[in-house]
Order: sequence, then structure tokens, then C-alpha cells
Amino acid sequence: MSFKLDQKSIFRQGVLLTRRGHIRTPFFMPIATKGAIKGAVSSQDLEALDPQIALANTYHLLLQPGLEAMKKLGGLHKLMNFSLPILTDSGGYQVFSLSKIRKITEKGVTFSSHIDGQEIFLSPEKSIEMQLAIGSDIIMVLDECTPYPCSYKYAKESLELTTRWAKRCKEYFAKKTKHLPKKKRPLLFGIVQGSVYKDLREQSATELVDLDFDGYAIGGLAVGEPQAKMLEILEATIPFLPKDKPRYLMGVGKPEDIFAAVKRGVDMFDCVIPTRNARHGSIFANLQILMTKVKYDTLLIKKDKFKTDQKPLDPKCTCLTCQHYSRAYLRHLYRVNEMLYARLATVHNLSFYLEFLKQLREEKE
RNA sequence: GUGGCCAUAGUGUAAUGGUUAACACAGGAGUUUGUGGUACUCCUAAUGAGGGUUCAAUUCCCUCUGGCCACC
Repeated sequence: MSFKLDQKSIFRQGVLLTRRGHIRTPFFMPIATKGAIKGAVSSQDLEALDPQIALANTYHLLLQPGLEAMKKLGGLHKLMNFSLPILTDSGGYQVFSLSKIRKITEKGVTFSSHIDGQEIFLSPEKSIEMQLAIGSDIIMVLDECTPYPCSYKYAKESLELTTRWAKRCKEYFAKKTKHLPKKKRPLLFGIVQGSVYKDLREQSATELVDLDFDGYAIGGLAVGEPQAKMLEILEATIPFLPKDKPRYLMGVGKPEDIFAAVKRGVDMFDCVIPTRNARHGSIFANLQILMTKVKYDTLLIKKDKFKTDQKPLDPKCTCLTCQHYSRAYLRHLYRVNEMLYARLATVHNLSFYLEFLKQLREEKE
């Protein structure tokens, strides 16, 4: 059993056990796509934020530095000098979001590299092999993330392919990890697809649960559909997932999305919003968790009104940035294009998200 | 003092004897959901003053004002 829930708590406050340590739920995973948090945030900066876990991308690391180099380097933890657990995305989403030219067949997916255009083939087995080389602690199966909108027919065929790939991932994973003691093995998660069709979500979840994964992700959401639709599909999916396994809503989201999803029984999240928005000048501040919703402010730091504002970004925040620097300084750094801006803003926005999830973990009735 | 050049959004530059005078930055309002990019979208805002030529002037001519350069 890798997941324990506190039965008396509200939400799903529990503990997920990985080979590199336990993680309290619900939690948010900062994204280190290429083995670094974008915005000049070092592994030590990140660990100082107590993130519990980070996420990296198989697709990007497969292109650079590549499978063989990663094997020789002894994995990503060593490469980036990071000691907390790492979850790796399988590359399925990047094929969907980055590659204009792609061909999906039963065997796998062929696509052109966004870096130099060279043809890359990614199969379920190859994705797992790369994730094992990375030394990932939570490995995701290769899936096809359907776009929104998506026809029923395409969504059904796609989900069934995703299930067959999941089975192959599981078999390959079992073969490659059977020599490891159970406590030294990474976890393997399946991914529910089915677009916005409730019966397809049920079908996908049921098929994956039959295969018995360590946790279940819900993919193919937050791809352009309205929030109400996302929650509707989430509510239609969760009942088909086991209570004693972690649920991961991939790529979500804004604080209000995460709050709504946690209330509906989701345990894990990842999203580019805190880091990307930080780089683009949008700062999260003044969080309030109320009974039915979350409230917060978004500061567009470039604005004139911050020119001489000596307050920290968020007066209640304890992050490095807020302890030492003012809104005026951040605005100035943003405007003069200093790299320090990105680091300080990213550290703060991550701190905001991590503190938000920490409060959800501690929320009592 | 004489001659020449210049004057267009807040700033720096375009363009034109004839529909809504363009662009960049600045200013304002937004966007970003399993990360190709310090990204993207929308909005506000201008022909120095006065006179003349002309059907029509920001454009051509004159005067003034202000600035730059050269010469004495």
C-alpha cells in the first residue's frame, strides 16, 4: 500500500509513499521540464520552498541530453542535484501540444523534434525506458491526450489505444523493475482519457483499474473546455477510481480549479501557471481560503502603480522574495529585463502555490 | 548677425496635395492550465502658432516661436 488516507480529515489528507520519501496530500508539483525550474531557480532554491516533489518531462529529456547520456549520468536527481521525489510526464502531452507533424499508430507515435525537426519515435516501452533512466519516482504511462473539442468516435478509439498502451507500459515496467525490491521501485500511474464523454471516462477508468496501477491520473482536461465542464467530467470520473489510490489531475490549474478538484477528491496537481505567469509578470498574492471558494489577487507587476510601492509582493508571504524585496524592486527588475526578476517572481509564485496546498493539507472541519 | 536644416501621440521615428496619418517604446485593460520563447491580445494617444495658395494643406509658400549646424 503506497497511499494512506486520514479517514477523519476533510478532503483527502493522506500520505503517498515513494522510494525517495513520503509526500503528504493534496500536493502540487512544480514543473522542471528540462531538469530545471524555468526562471533561473536552482535545485537548492526549489528545495528551500519545501515542494515535496517536482515534475520533469520525458519528451524534453529524451531530446536533450537523450537516453544514453541520461543512463551514463545516473539519472536526473544526480544531474540536477535534487533529492526529493520526481514525477515524470510520459511525453504523451508534448506530442499533442508541441508537434505539428505527428503520426499515431498502434506501435507508438512518430513526430518531429521541435528543436531540429528530426524524426522521433516514442513507444510505450521507450517512454518507460527513458523514465527509468531518468530515475523517476512516479512514472506515467504513455497516453494520447485528446484535444477539445473531440468527437465521440475519436475519443473512444483514442482511449482504447491509451488503455492498450497502458497495458504495454505496465508489462514493460514490471519486466524492467522485477529485480528491484518493492521499496526501491518507482510507482507507475495510469491515465484516464475519454474527453468530455462521461461513459468514455467510466470505460477508461474501469479498464485502467483492472490493470491495477499505483495511482490514476485524469488527463485530457483543462485543454480549453470551460471549468464547469471540467468539474462535471471530474465528478463523473472519480467514482470509478479506487479510494485507496492517489488521483492526479494533470496540468491543473488555477487556484480555484485546484480547490474545486481537491473538494471532489483529487490529490495531486501540476501546472505551468505559477512559473509561467511569474515570468510574464503576473504575481499571485493575498490568498484567502473560504468555505466554498478561494480568493486571491493577481498583481501585474509592470504597472506604474508599483513604481514606488515599497511593500513586499504579498505582505503575509514568508518566501525569500517577500522577505527581502519590494514590489518596486520587482517592477524595476521586470522593466529593465534583469534575469533576477524571473527568479524572484518564480520563487514567490511557487511559494504561493505550495503554501496554498499546505493549507489545504492542514484544513480542519 | 547671416545662411542652412528641423518641428507629427508621453518619447523616438514613418508617410502623404484627397477615405480611418503608420511603427516602436511608454501608459491602460486582459490572457496564459501533463511549459518550444522575459509570450500573446485589445485599448488610449499626434501633424508647434498664425496667415496664404488650392475644390482640398500635416504636405506647397510667408511670418512667428523653439531647436540644431555652419560661417562671420
